[in-house]
Amino acid sequence: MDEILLLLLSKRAHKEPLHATTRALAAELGISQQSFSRKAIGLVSCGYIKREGGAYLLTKKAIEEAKSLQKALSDSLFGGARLDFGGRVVRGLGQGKKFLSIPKYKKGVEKELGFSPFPGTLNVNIPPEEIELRLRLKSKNPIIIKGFVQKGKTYGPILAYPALIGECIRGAVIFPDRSVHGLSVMELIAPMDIKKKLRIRDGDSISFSVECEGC
Amino acid sequence: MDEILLLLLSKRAHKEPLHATTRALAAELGISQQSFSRKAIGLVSCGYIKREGGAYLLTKKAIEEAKSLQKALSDSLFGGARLDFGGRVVRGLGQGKKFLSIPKYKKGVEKELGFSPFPGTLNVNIPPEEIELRLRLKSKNPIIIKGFVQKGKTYGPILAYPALIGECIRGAVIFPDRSVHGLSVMELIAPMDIKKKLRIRDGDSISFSVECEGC
DNA sequence: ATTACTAATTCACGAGTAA
DNA sequence: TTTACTCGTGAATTAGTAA
Repeated sequence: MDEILLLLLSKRAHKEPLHATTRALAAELGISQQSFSRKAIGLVSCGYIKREGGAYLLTKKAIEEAKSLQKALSDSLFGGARLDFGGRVVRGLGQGKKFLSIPKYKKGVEKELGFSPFPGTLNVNIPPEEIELRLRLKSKNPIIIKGFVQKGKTYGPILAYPALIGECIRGAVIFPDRSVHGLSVMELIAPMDIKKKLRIRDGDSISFSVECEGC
Repeated sequence: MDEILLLLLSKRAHKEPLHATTRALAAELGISQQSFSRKAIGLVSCGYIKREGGAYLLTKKAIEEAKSLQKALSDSLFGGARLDFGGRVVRGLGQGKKFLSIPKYKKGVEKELGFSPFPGTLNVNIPPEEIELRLRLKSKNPIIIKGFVQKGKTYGPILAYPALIGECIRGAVIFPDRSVHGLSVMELIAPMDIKKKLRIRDGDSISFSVECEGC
């Protein structure tokens, strides 16, 4: 990916024609006006940019290339492997227990996640620097446990991501989002009582990770 | 960002030492073994990579640079301007009306979004190709209208994003996520009855956009 | 085999300048 | 003013080869 293309991209030349002189753009890249001119001509002949009356516009080809670079970078940096979270167990409010006791949700978890959930969620308080990670996780395609209406009451859908908890338990991170928790608390479910299995209590440290295949 | 660094990144040299010969890596980049050798030496002296016994490892410096490039690309390609949605108005379930009638939520909207919401949400069915856009929106920093507990009942937090609806109404997209809607339905709120203001009915087309400043 | 040096060559850069 | 050409210089590349 050429320096010039990145500069034009940052100046939104993929959205609207960018009016600028070769001199000014060259200066921004720290190269001579002559070099910029020559390179720009090359980019035009390669079909990366269009020039119309002193205005620059990126072609579809350039934009596609930028997108694939962006995706490649994201995959290398964040995706592919796994997102690792660490935090401390915090006291739940009994909400998790309540919803996992509702047969329809339980069936949904069994169907979508492949295990029968222990009736209770583990709430983990993650440090502020992992909130970015959390948001990134939520931008991935979730497994959706459908919501429903029962006796006039609405039960919202639950977004879930299979997770490895404490390096050994196969469970899931869930985002019921009827939770009162802010962005710093994440909820985990598993086939068994996580606290018992890992022999931990409120306040203890815990780590978990979410696998992101190709997303 | 150097070609070599991108190649090493794609080979996960930021996670674990990569064993490879200069010849092989050079071939992948379409350059000579000699050029690769020379450039690698340069990258080491610049502090971008480490070489230990024939293995390559990216330094923190290189990883940081890759991250900032990734962010810059994402911002240029997806962020910066605005996310444009288009879809058809669908019948609501009266859920929106209900929750916007709850004083605490109403106060929350007034405080966080700066307008007094009309008691009712506009539900818009977006086409499948915009679901990716929706997920991207949700990965941005939202305005959070706090949840609360009242009379033993839990009212979850609401994530909101200020939006321009039908090119003229300043409202917001909300994600109560206690909604029964799937990922294809988005909910809008505004200071007034959107349907009346825009003179639209269920089934009509509508467009709205969300501004994303620096996020 | 491998990496990296030296030498030959190519090619990219920017000064000068025409249009 | 602007853009883009020519051309001399030097940097980057590859071939050959030593270690």
